[in-house]
Amino acid sequence: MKHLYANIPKHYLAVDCIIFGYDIVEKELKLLLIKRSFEPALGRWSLAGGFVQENESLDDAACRVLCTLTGLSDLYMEQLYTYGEMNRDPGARVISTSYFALIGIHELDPEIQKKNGAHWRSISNLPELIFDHRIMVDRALNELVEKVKVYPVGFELLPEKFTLVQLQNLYEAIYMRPVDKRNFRKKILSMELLDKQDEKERETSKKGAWYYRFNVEKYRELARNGFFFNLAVS
Amino acid sequence: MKHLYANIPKHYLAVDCIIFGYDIVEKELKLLLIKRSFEPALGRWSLAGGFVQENESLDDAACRVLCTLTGLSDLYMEQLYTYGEMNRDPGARVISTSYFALIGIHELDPEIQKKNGAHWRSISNLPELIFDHRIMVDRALNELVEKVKVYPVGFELLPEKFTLVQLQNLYEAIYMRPVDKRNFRKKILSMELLDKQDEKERETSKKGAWYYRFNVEKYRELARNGFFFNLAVS
DNA sequence: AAATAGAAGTGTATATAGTACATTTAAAAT
DNA sequence: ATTTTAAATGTACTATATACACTTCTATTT
Repeated sequence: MKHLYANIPKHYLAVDCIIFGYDIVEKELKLLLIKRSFEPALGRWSLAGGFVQENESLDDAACRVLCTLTGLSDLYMEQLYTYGEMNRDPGARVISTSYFALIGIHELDPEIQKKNGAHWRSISNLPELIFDHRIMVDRALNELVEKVKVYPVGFELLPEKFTLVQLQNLYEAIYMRPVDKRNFRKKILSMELLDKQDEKERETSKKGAWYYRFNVEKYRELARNGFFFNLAVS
Repeated sequence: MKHLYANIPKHYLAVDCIIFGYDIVEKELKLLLIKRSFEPALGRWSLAGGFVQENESLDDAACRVLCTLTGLSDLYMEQLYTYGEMNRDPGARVISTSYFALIGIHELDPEIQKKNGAHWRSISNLPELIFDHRIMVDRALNELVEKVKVYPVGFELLPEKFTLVQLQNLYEAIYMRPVDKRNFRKKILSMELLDKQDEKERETSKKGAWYYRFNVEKYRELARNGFFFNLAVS
């Protein structure tokens, strides 16, 4: 059957990862970008990417790229879109599938980060990116906004324990607008997916704010019975 | 610079089109499928697909496949997802990007259809499909349901002139559940995007039902000012 | 010409969800 | 004891979603 494929052209295939993090102190959404220490485009900023190999699936390739860069596995990751314009990469014809990942900034080892030339850059002040990476980022941002409205993926960006203030700050950073405190709390608490801890966060106030944990098991159980997460608030 | 790419593997890249149509008489959502008259998988059912060529973008490839099959251009089309598992195609390693398209069944020339071995098959009674095509279809169906809720893409499946009953039937076919007649009409009419015609459809009732037209220009204008289409009804 | 039949067309009351908004509470620091 | 700072809290109002049954129109039949 080999002859069937004889005249069919083959292509370079890449994956590019849009890696989101959230800085709980600066209250800013960030992107993990690579300052290229190699040609082509030395010194310029890009997403973390890599070519798809013979023996790996697309998802595998994306995981590999993400893993190599961060040293982390089991991260939240999702395929987004495939960019197939003829001249998107000036070096060669490369088709690239974008993935977006959510990681807690605190989980990232600064050593590995440094070694790979990876830097967290604030969403509100991104450098110019190579090729069509900015377009990829914009699509990923849209997706993130829509996603956190109806799926509890925002928690991937926070530590296990977090306060309601921190959670609200995260949503404000993603939505890029202020959110009403009482409505936000009413809505998230009414879902009964947060377990209040017997412990307070005391860094940012005298009174201290109660820690909560997201109860994944409970969410899964509810979701199985037709429950829909919703934090699309004013 | 050529040496940079010397050790990078290349891959076969395909596109597969999930082509939706709506049968206004049978009130059924349909898929345009190919009964293969060639090897491999002769006699089996598949989506319309094709390999990405050297000189065309992914979108171009999808348009070409769609155009060749239907003889139509300027159809509604959207990239969906890229399937990159190692063994999804038993013949060779092929990575495939799926697109979904919406066309009016009535627009399709039966001659071209016949020539290409294309057949409309009801969504509620699909044959077994090759490879992972069924998975592609299921994802496309989900996407269609979500899409018609908040974008006026359903009209792509209807003729220019349609009745409110026909529009409701379409939504019921897509949502796969009945929809409240008065609430549906209230909602669609309150958006003021349908222009009532001076003409009735008289095939299906003595009284006749008024024809309407979707006003695209008005929609675009409203959307530019922050309006959101919504037909997520009970 | 009156009666019939069959689908199109219509409105209101209720329930639910979304929104706007200001004061009290806790605890550390002085 | 007082001050200061951020956390925590509830209610009234508005808008949207939902449930639901009868009337209208007109071709066809009698």
